[in-house]
Amino acid sequence: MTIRHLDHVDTLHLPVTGGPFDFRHTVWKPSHYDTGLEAHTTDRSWRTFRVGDLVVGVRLMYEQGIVVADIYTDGDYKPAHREQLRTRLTASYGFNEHISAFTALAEQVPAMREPLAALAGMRQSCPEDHFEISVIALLLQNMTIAGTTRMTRALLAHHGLRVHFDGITLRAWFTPAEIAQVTTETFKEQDRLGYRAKTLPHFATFFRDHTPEDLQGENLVEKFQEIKGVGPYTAAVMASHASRDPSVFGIDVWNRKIFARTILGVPDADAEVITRRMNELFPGHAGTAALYLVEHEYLATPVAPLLDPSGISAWNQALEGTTA
DNA sequence: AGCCAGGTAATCC
DNA sequence: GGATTACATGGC
Repeated sequence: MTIRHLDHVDTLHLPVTGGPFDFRHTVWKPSHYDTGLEAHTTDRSWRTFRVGDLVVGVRLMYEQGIVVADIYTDGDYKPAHREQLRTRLTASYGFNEHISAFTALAEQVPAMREPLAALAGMRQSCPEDHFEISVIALLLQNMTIAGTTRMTRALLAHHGLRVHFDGITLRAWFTPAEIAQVTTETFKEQDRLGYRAKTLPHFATFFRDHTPEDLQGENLVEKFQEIKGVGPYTAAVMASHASRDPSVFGIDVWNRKIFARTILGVPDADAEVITRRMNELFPGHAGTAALYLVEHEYLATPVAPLLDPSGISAWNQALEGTTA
């Protein structure tokens, strides 16, 4: 597959409001697996976006209360795109979200002392749109991180894009319309998605036929669960990440044990017990609390560590190499 | 060789 | 209803 070269077309200055801000842990999450869609060093971050008909590369840096976003594309960049990107980036990383209500609750909870000390000012991050985060959640179902990473790589290699900008090579998502005609057989035999191959075509048609404007409705999560293969976990990931509901978090066998240990002081517990306790301790902000607990757990040994600047050429070669 | 993983739905009593 | 089991796949 060819690599598209994106040119610098704009620079956005995005003010950060809502209290303390931790740039590094907002744009890079220690618990997130490597998708090839983004790369991070200690002080900068590269990420791809699909915005309407455009393929966009973004480099983020932070100085004195302002996130500086350099925009790269090979398409016809219009003023409307600038506003779309300003809105998308601000929302994706919560640059304008107030976190003091959560912090006030967390300061009362001993288990949150260390997470707060290490991560205060971190915001939820979800550069993925509703469709993209749903695909991630689908690939996480009943699967190891190694398996999820493999399936993500296969899907993006076979159906996504590769771009190069500002010295970095990254993958970019496919759109719902672009994979709506891909068959279950292809997802199964070529991309090795297992039983998830049956669900992905439904995601593609759902989001192809429901524009982002339609999805403002508050019953999106409920409606999405009507798709066979979407249960409480996948819907909650979409709600807590793409819809940025701070009260919601998806429970799985992995984070369940983290919450049981840190909040309840036991090795494991029922999801209902954990949810009840989290809502007691952090009413309205259990999702944010869950984010801090999980990211703190992975801070010392990140799933996908920060890149040393000298490692970028090796990163680029890995993506530009022998992939199909 | 199994076992099981950052779930879900179908099937059973 | 709540408990049990099949579902696909491949890493360990």
